[in-house]
Amino acid sequence: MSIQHTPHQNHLLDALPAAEFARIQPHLELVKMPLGLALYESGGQLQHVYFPTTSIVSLLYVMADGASAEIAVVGNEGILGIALFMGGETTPSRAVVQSEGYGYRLKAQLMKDEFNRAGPVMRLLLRYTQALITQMAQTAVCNRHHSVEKQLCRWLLLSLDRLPGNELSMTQELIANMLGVRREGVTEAAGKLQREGLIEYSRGHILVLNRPGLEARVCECYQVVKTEFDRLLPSLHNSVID
Amino acid sequence: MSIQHTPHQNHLLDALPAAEFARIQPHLELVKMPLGLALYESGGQLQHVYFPTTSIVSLLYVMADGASAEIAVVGNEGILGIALFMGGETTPSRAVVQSEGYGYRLKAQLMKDEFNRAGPVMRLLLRYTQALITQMAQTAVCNRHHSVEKQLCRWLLLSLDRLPGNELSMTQELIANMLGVRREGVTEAAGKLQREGLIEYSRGHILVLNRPGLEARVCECYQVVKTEFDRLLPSLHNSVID
DNA sequence: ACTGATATGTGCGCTACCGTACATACGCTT
DNA sequence: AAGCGTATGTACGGTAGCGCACATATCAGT
Repeated sequence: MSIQHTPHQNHLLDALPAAEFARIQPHLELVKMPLGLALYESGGQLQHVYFPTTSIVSLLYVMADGASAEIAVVGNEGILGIALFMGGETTPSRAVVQSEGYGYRLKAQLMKDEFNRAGPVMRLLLRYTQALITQMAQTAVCNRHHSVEKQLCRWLLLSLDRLPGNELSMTQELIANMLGVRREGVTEAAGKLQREGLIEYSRGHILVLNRPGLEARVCECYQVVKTEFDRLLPSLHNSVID
Repeated sequence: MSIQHTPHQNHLLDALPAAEFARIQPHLELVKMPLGLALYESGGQLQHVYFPTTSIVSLLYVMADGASAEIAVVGNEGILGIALFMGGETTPSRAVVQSEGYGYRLKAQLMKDEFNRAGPVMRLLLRYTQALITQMAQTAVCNRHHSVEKQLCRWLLLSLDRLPGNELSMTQELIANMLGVRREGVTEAAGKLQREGLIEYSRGHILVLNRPGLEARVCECYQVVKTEFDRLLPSLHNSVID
């Protein structure tokens, strides 16, 4: 049983008017996105933009001493490589595949050309960028004020929203990297959630058993981000026939 | 001796081509920006965009329990109200005047019309927005990993870069609000910097005595942000004849 | 079944920061 | 010069998260 792939699995692509989609579609290239792949490195030139369908990608800042933190997460609702059309060509962040799967990519020049038509594609991408900005800002605040446990809940829910099903493949070590905390801190927080029956995990597989329970325990940051995505990109809401 | 005001004191306005500037200039309105004024509130409709000249404005997220954190700072290098042209009309952040002074404002609709010409104005604003994104992301990382003292240094330097002279008016209480830490934490860090002769302060006035000393002590976050602003907005560099 | 690699669990001392309470110092007003 | 409001200094116990060390558990391959 092979899984069917279509660009419509990405909500941004799916939200494009027919004419724009028809123009872009021939140039979309399906790519496998294995765990750990860096779609781009800090400061590197962007060759493509990526539209994840079944994968999740983290935007990470890595510091000189190796410490890192995730500033945003991008899945089937978004696009990677916004620096391309924002005019900067590159950015100081890294984009790393956090949950493997597939996505479509588009050559940098084609993306720029489409954007420069200053039509629906541009408007959609800018709205998405604003939603991404909100996510980054809320992450900054969450980093400052909230406990590891709350942040773990936020991270789980944000990831879950971007994947089908209620399972995700991710070791605690990797989650710790994303959150910028110790692995042991994640173990402790995850253990607590498991003891309370909200999640179940073993060796890199996390199953969410009680999503409302997680939502009851997460900080407000999750809801702020979700609400803002829904507000800015309402068209992405009902397109879930994958 | 009255101070002369001109829109060219704002680097974005100054960087506009003559034709664009001529079109916008008649609609610019000089406004005083007193300490504590909220240019816009979380979720509120934006009536104007603001171009600070001698003031500094903080983008703040305030949470349900009152805790807050600054996610970016905007001065004479930038603009407030990017949500307007990004398509969202509003944003979940607050913009609060942190250092009083002046700025110019432009009616929301005029700003949108200019942006929608999809010319130099748009390109400049998008580049600025990308620089702002970098600042927000780096703030998130800094919040996660760096000590209050390092963050204070970063904050002082970023503010100083946006003001003439080497002095700023700001109580430790307010700085604590920006950084999202206790006032006592700021007192301690500032006291240490003062004992080492890097700064001098009393009752809301901070004088930077040894800027290289601060730069030697700040975390990398400051330089990353500054470098990215310089890279994305090089034209703003030499326009310092106020 | 054995081995090695990887993932998770646990304990311990340490530090930065928090919350709180209160003391001191400065500047403005009268 | 006195008085008041605001800004800053200091102290103290409490705690979340860190760095480290090491124990245990699970999976993959031979």
